[in-house]
Amino acid sequence: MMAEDKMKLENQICFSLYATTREMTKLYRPLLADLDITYPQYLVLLALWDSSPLSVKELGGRLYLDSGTLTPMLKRMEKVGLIERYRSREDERKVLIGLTKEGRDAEQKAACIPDLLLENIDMNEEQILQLQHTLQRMLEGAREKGEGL
Amino acid sequence: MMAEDKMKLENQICFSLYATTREMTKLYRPLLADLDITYPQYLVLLALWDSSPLSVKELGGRLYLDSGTLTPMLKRMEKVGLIERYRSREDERKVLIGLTKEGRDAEQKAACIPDLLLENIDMNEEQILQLQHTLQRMLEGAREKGEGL
DNA sequence: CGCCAATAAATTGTGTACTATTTAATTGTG
DNA sequence: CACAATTAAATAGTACACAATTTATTGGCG
Repeated sequence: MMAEDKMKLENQICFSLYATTREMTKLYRPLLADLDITYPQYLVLLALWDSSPLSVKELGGRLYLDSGTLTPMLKRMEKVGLIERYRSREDERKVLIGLTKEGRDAEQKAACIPDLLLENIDMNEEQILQLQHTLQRMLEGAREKGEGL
Repeated sequence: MMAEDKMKLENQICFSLYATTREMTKLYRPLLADLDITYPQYLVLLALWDSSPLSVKELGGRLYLDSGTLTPMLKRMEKVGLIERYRSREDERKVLIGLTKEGRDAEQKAACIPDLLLENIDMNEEQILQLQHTLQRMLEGAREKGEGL
């Protein structure tokens, strides 16, 4: 690639990531409107449906988010009754996040979302798996490089 | 893939996008610290270095952002002297965004950023181009599907 | 036991994103 | 020409995201 092209917006791999992520997130919005949650909140529920309760720390480890982002988001989710927050007995520093009945019930309502979303992507399973693999490699690489910052 | 796996966080293609985008953005931070700008502000400058002035609308078209996001960001960039904002003479509805001398000079300082960033990615050119192509197809698809929302 | 470094959340402050609404300028049509 | 529909930005309000700091708890270790 020629030198000047490296400064073109459309050749920036990270701009493609940035723009695509936001556009894909918009596709989730109508699917999540039913549950009255945002996309990051949906990710929190996915993590909790897989395993709960989780401490804020553990949740942050899975979502790559810190308490500065999670604490206010979790308080909002608690207020609408999807989750509950309580201190761990064994270690009072930890705040555990558990699902309420409403939060557990939401899993059934959300079960169709992955398929509905895939309908909006004009890619076959092989292409998606390939993309997934590339992104995960990139993610791990970025986390290694970014460690000491 | 089995049905229950579709609800696993780590199998969500959009979660990979979301997490990777944020981690890659973090890699830019030290590179942009010199210029004292954020990653979205860097994208604005890339667009303007390619072509300026641009109206808020045109800029939004390139970055996939609307005035609700751009207006406050551009005002911050104006305040630190990177850009200037002024109404178009031909169409007073349009606010044109131009580069100041400082904004133009920043291009030289930023010229090394694409290469420095690529050093942090353990992928060859072919893999990057392939990823770029996949993401652009996904982006266009998402924009079509999301049009009427 | 007492103290101190380490850990977990919460808090503070700044900067995006996005929806919905408002304001102002322009265009198209009768 | 009048005037409604359209267009461009700005504004208002909510919700992330993240760096930096603060507060509370815990686990050593002398």
